[in-house]
Amino acid sequence: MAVARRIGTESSATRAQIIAAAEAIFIEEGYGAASTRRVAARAGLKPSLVHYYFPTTEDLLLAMSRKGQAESDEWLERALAAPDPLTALWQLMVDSSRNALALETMALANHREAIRAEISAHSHRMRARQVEAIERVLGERLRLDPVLTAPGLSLILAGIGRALVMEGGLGITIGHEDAARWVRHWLGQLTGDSDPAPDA
Amino acid sequence: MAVARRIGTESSATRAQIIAAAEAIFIEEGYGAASTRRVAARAGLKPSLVHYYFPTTEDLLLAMSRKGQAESDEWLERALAAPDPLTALWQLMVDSSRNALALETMALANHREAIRAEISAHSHRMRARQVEAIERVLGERLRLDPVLTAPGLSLILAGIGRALVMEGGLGITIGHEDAARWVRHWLGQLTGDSDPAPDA
Amino acid sequence: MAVARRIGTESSATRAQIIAAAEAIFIEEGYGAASTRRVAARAGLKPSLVHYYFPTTEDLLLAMSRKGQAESDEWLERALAAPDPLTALWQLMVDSSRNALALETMALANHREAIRAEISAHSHRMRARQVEAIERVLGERLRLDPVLTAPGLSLILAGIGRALVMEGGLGITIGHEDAARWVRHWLGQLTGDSDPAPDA
Amino acid sequence: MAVARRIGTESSATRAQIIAAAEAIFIEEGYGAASTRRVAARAGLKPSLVHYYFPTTEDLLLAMSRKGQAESDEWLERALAAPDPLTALWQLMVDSSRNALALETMALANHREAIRAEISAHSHRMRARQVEAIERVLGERLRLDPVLTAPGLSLILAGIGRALVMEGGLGITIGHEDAARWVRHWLGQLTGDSDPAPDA
DNA sequence: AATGAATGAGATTTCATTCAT
DNA sequence: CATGAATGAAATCTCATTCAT
Repeated sequence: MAVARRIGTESSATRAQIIAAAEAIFIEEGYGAASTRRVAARAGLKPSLVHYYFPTTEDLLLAMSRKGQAESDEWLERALAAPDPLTALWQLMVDSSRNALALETMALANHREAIRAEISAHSHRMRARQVEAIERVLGERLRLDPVLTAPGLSLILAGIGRALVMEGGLGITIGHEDAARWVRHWLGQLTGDSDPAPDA
Repeated sequence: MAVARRIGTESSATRAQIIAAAEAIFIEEGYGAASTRRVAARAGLKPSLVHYYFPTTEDLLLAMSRKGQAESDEWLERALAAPDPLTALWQLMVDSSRNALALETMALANHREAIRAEISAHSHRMRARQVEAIERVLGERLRLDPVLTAPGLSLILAGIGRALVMEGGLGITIGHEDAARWVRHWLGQLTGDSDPAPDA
Repeated sequence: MAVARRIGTESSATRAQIIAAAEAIFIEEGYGAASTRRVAARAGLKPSLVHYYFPTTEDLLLAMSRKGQAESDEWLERALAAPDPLTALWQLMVDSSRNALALETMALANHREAIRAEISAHSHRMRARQVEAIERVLGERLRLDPVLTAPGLSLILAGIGRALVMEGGLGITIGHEDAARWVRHWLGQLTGDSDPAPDA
Repeated sequence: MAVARRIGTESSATRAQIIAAAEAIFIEEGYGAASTRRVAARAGLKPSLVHYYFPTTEDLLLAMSRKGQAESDEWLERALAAPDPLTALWQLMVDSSRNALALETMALANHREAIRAEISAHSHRMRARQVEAIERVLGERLRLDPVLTAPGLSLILAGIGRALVMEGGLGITIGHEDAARWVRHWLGQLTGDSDPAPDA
């Protein structure tokens, strides 16, 4: 339904510039500050030009969210293609630089139906992708575990990782190092690694 | 320091009414929607009356956040006083009704310095309180574990719980039941419960 | 017409406190800032109490203006009673501390009819009082001057004095020292002083 | 530095219309009344349009002040180019229509730092310009005077002129005619005019 | 492809004033 | 004497959006 609304070439440099400005404001000042006016000011463009490319605010927000998703996909693929996919996945999940945008987008999703749908669908796909990879790496071992499943593991890692990033942003640190050590140890056990990487 | 700003008795019914309206809007429409106008409309009051009780928007937000914290504290104490504190704690953490407000407040904290400070301090206290209780219940056993600590366990439960609530709100469910089952099983093992409660 | 409006004893300490606060705000922040709320805050009182003593803002403004007039009268009498009344008068006119309030009151008078009437009447009286004193001191000599009169001299001194203070407040200084020297020299000549005080 | 804030062409008719309305309100009701709402109403425009051209109230006030300065400059140049520059200058200084705006702007300057800076700089320039002209006309004679200088004379005329206008606005007239006569006589003497213009 | 102009809505805040106690 | 509660008006500013060029 949003297809017919797009104006301006998909590949336009100006378009990219606007999205980049929106992203920057999003991360630095929160979703509430991502107004077309502010985005225009940040990009050094006139407000009307922003509306020329993105008729409604939602159009801009969606474009931004999609770009973020594409980047997330790339990062995920790169992690899953690493020699030790599980560790790479965990590192991705505690990467605060990526998480700032993701978190803010999630907050936004709570209030924009269109965004919510996009985020939800994308999260589904990402989890499924992770499940595939985890199955590939740990399939045999998980079959032996009485309760742990690949989807469950994916969610657990995501939850703990996000908590570390979120609380870190708020300046909370109690238990952080302990939890991270426990995860690394646990992942070491799961992969049958008899010599887990020492704590960093 | 913000105390002197308060106008209107702490115990005023109107005051409580305003905070309740703000809370409702907060949960239903997000922190961005909690404007004085909207809060007033929701409470059936005039906007100026809201400003009479809460000179600035931040004053209102802070009052709301503090009320939420007081309630959280009560819930936590009740959980920790239960026969099986760990299970009660876990149930508290996946209670979506409480989490909705907490999550939204957390998002708000990212953009309001005053709120951030409050939330951060409160989270510290809550975690410390949980650590105390966990130590009391699992102290001996944790000493035997090579990596798990009480603070780490507290954070892990919080992270997984919050992920379940947050994703649930977005309509994402993959891995949820699996992760919850794993946590219950894990907690059962930690408490040495040979007969864990069946899945709910 | 304003008589019946006064509430609270004329001599009340609280009353004086309110007027003092209003004066301070007037001088520091200008007449636009002299709202009952701000005055109350400055005096450490509740806004309603200010309204209890001064039912309308104008009542407060009038009281303040009258207090300033009474003080001005005292200063003037003291100056006119000095050994060299003309010099004392001139010093009064370039006294910036008194002028700040007077100037701001004048600005206010432009927009409050009641104040305008008061100020106008008071200025009339003050000029008449000065004229009397000047006549007493310079009567004989002025009769010899082809154009200078006591009222004229009073106004000229007031005008130059006020310009020095006003421009001084804006940071303008060109010609200030020269003009002041000229006035002192002129007054010396007028009083027949063959040995005018050296420039200070 | 404030240049980048301007929105709307410098030459826009609407822009000029807004400034004109602000000026009128300024003169008639004082600087305190020059709110965007009132200005808009006076100009027959919507308040938001005023903000479109002048994002902040200060922007509008500055634009108005600058326009007034440009006009003052023109009047001054015209006066200084007259056959009898001193008399023309004096007439300019007692021109109440021009002075009303200038006075009000001065009052405003006391409370707006940006305006104060502008006014101060402009007054400096105007005084310097007058000094130049006075030097040209009276140079030789002033060299003979023991105390009078061109900057001093400029300030003295400004002070007396402004007092006449200001007090006239308040309805005060004592000494006015006398002072004006004295100034004319004095200027006649200074220019060596043996036949000063009769009183108007 | 871009932009200046315009507008209605709404947000935040301050204000003077009234009233009941 | 004093105060808490309430209210309508207004001020400043931001916003998304539309339209004509």
